Amino acid sequence: MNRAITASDGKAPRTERGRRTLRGILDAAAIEFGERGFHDASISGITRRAGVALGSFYTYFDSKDAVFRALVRDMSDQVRDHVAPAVRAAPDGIAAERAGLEQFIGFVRQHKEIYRIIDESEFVDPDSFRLHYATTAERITRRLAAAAAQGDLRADVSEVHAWAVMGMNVFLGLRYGVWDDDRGVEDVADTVAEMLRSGLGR
Amino acid sequence: MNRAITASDGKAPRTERGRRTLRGILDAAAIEFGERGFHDASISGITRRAGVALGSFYTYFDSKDAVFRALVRDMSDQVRDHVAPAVRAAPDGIAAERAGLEQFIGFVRQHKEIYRIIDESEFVDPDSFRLHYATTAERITRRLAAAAAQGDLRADVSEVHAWAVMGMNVFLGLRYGVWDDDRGVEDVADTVAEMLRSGLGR
Amino acid sequence: MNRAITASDGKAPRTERGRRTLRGILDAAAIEFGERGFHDASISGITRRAGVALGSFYTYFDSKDAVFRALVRDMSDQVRDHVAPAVRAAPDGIAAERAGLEQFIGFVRQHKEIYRIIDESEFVDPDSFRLHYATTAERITRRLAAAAAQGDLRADVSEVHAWAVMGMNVFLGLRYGVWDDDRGVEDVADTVAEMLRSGLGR
Amino acid sequence: MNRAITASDGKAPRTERGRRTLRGILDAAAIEFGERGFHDASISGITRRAGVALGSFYTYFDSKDAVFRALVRDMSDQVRDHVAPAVRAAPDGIAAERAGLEQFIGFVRQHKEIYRIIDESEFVDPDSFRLHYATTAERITRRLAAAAAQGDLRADVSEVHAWAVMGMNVFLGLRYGVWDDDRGVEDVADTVAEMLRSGLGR
DNA sequence: AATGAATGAGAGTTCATTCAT
DNA sequence: TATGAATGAACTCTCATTCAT
Repeated sequence: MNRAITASDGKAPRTERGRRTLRGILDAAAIEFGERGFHDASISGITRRAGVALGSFYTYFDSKDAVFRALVRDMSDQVRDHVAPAVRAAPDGIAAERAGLEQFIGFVRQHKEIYRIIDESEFVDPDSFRLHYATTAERITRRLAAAAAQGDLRADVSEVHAWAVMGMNVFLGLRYGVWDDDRGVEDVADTVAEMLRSGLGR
Repeated sequence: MNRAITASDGKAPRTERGRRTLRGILDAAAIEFGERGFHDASISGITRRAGVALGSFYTYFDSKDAVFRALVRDMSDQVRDHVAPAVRAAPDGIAAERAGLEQFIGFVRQHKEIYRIIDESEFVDPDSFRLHYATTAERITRRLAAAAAQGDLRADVSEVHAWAVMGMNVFLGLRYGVWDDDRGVEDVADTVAEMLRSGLGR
Repeated sequence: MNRAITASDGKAPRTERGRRTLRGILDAAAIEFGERGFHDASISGITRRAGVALGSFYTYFDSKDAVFRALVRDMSDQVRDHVAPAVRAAPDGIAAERAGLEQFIGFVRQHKEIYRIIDESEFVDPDSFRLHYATTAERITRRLAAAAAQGDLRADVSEVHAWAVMGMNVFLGLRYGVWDDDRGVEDVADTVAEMLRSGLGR
Repeated sequence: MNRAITASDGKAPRTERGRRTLRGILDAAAIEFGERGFHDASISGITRRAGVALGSFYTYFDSKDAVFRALVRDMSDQVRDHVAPAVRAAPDGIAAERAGLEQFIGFVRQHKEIYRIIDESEFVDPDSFRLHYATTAERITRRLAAAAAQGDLRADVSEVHAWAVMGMNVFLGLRYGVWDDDRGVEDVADTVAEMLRSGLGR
């Protein structure tokens, strides 16, 4: 669950002090990228926040792209880990998706920078972007398939449904997690769960 | 329907020659931004493609941001106009959403640069980004409400449903429109329509 | 004879002003590289000397390496052009080599930066270095062969002799042209001519 | 004849372990400088090759320039020592020069990095460069004078001849030792010896 | 003696924007 | 309106050298 701290090229710090510095740089990077976006962010901004010299950055990362990549990976893992327990604990397939959305919105409210980081990767490092969403979609696909096998959901659930669910979650997270807190998370989650259960038809 | 061609500050070219140059710059910009993304795109790349001198760019636009903004607006309008007729012609609420998705995926297959432009605006000009999605969500909200009033859909449809639908569309467009053409548009649209009609429950 | 002024990629200036600027940058580069050597030379040093803005450099050259390359080529052509007339005018083969050396030392006394530029290319851009010396050696080889055909020189002159002659010239130029002016050029040239004529044997 | 291993400031290591480390660093430096040239070479490259920590370098040398200087000195001594015996054993003056060239080309074929090191010193540490060539020229001058006194060579041999001979050797070494092995060393040496004996005249 | 993290000056390069013609 | 040269701020990355352990 606790991701090993890794820099570029497996440059793993050999001393305790090194480990602390690396962690500090990563945290500072999350803030810098989150606040200013990839292109307006600067390495010197990161090291200033981290309280280390400019050059120290390059002791741990090969380039600006490299930290960003590490960060996308880090955030991607973090959401997954944050959402997983509640999903696993859910009594049935619909409840699992409801829990997934609820946890997700809750997470983005705590980490509003996540969109700035994961979504911007589409433009900075498309591979990371694709990897994140492809992996997430697969996870949802498996989840739906298992629920269908369980008899919780219709038998024909597919990748298309998974992408639909993921798309809903991402946009609802943006609207009700990042943009505005005006609507209760539970409320949103209930609404969606009901829609998933029986559709929009009358 | 056909937007007047406008540059920054509503600088509308007075001569025919000016109009041609402006159109050329805008088209070139769409290609340049689509291929390289906002930050890697360059004004000189745009003018080179347009076949005009670098300085001529500034006769029509105040800045790089300005063209980008104009382009986001342009693409936003284009999708809307491309999707609208089929939606209007649909016999009922579910069919309308089905048509919307179908048309949308069809559109992005023709204009794969749209994500590079509209989605990147989140990082370049957040106002344009918000405007595009807020406007789109409102349109869908109105559509759903009308269908509910018509008796086509459940009575409690809301903004939440609209964002859910929009999110689905955007991600399915990305997956089956931009990334891969491996699945028929009709197939995807049917699957989603069925899900919207009666949910995922058994 | 008069080399066309060329920048990188055939970026030929279109206006008269552009031509002046390019010439100014090249001249400044010769001074900067000559005084400080390739690595200690800086682009900003060049533009400062040329009296133009830093960025203007990149209007004409793609990189620091590129100017250097252009300069090596330029100097190489200059020596050749400076030496040629006297060589051509010489009455016989030995006299031609004598004239070549004399002119060469004279030239390096006027352009002491030439070693700093051509010889440093061995480390900066080996291709330019090789090209310069391979071309020069070929020229000497042809010269010797023609003189042999003429009956001026022994019949078996070869590439080996050409390289030997070139090496002598280069080192004598360094010693009596760049390092010290303590010995008359004619004196040196006479000594070498006599040695070439009849060797060191008694 | 075998130079004591010395670092900067005559810092001679006290322990056996220290001596091994120093030797390792010097050898690694020869390879690093030979392969990448002075400026592209890096201290970390040297220590990596030597298998010691970065900081250890500074236990033995004060700076990058210092190792380089030590190396130039080292190589200069090595050529001298490699060439000397055959020269001394030669029966007469021409034969001595022939032997010198032959040995020199042989040496550079084994140590192609020598040009990268000695010649680059012109740009890195001009004093070392001058010292090397001035010393070598003096040695040749003495050799020629002795041979003249012996009656082997013409009586008027001078410093000019010595520089001419040195220049030939250096360039023939570059051409037939470093660039290409296409011509036999003996062949080249014979050709030059014959030229030295009786010149190029008919 | 040895280690390896930390430092920070310095340089090359990019490119949006301005301006003289 | 069009042209293209000129500008210079800004940024990433390198690496010799220092220092605490």
